[in-house]
Amino acid sequence: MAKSKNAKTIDTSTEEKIKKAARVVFYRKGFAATRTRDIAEESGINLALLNYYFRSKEKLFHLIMLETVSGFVQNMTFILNNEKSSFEKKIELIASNYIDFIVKEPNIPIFMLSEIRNDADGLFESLPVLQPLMQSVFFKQHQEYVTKGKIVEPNPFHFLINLLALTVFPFISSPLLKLVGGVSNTQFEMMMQDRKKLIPVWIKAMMKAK
Amino acid sequence: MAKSKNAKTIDTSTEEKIKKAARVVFYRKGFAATRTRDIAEESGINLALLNYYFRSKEKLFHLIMLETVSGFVQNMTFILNNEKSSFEKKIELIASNYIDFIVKEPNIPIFMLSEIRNDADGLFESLPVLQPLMQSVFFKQHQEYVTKGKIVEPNPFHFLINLLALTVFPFISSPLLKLVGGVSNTQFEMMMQDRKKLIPVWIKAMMKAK
DNA sequence: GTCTATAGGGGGATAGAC
DNA sequence: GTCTATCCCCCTATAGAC
Repeated sequence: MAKSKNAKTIDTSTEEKIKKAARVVFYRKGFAATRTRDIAEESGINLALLNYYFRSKEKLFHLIMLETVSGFVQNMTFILNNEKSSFEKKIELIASNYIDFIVKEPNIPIFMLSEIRNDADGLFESLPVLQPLMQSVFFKQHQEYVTKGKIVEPNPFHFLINLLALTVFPFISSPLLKLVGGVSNTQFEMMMQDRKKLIPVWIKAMMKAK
Repeated sequence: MAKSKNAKTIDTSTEEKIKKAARVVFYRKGFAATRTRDIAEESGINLALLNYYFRSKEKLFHLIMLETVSGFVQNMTFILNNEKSSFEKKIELIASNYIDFIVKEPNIPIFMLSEIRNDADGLFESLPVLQPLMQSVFFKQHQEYVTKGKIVEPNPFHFLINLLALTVFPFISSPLLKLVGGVSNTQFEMMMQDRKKLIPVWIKAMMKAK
């Protein structure tokens, strides 16, 4: 871990350039299909420097993955554990924040979900960030709504899956959508903006459906 | 393409054994992370035979992918173009059939969607099977419902995304669900069976939501 | 810290015996 | 058709000069 000196504007150090390039390439191609040469080329640095700073391709990958998952969960737990905001408000914020987040890095979901499936070295099992979800205020509020009869289907996992599915899946399936439906990039982005408002409406309708 | 002789019971030929093993390994690890040695080991055949029958790893992969996509779309187009069945009935059939299909091969969705993202050799662009979707009876019926005011959101892509999201996404996110939520395999399978009935109910509720 | 050159190993593919 | 042995390229990683 090289010390990051005085970060005047943005960190333009070699270390950070490599990480930035690694994110781009790993997100797009996954670990196995990525060559260290790709990362070196993408960042404009020499191949040997990758090993100088990060020891190995695998070490660099683990670092990127850890930071990515952390970023993904970070402001989410903040939303989920807010005692003040209502259940409905949380749904709106989750949809809105996740969509904004993923629009900036559209490849993150498919990247994470495809790397997790063959988690040979048990990287994901040791990730600290994931447990708080189940004891969050959000889930307690969900439970309340179930007992009050405001939500028909009692299984909270169905609810969680549905919320994530409506929010995340469009990005995962966007290549297919563009291929089959001929949807353009700008069309797609506009649709995702629309969904910030649509998803909460849909979810609320689903809650009462039977 | 070796001729498949008289298939008495099930095709137990070497060629078919290799393909079967290739499906297993490709589905689980993706193209780049798969070694031809993995496939040989999985099928119990000699490594050289893979090249004897299929010329190269890439050729074998293309074959598997083509057959996979075809199977995925096959009975679906049949459902979508049935003039007799109602719009609602089609929704039920799609959810039910897709879930049955994916339960048998849970890795197919993440496999397809992660391979399509970096489609370097343009394999997916040349796939014949995908176009009929947009001119199907199903989409015409959707359009009717929009004009009749039975569906609030007019964009058919939102509808398609939502239906696929609720059906397919659970399988893609199942590793995460098992990790974070501690959901067991049997629990998960039961939930997927429940969703055959739940998804049509939810979708109908979403249609009228605003 | 950054470069060039190269070691070292893994993995796809093939030659050739049977 | 099936096997063993082997080729050879590509990719990660490191040695060593600057």
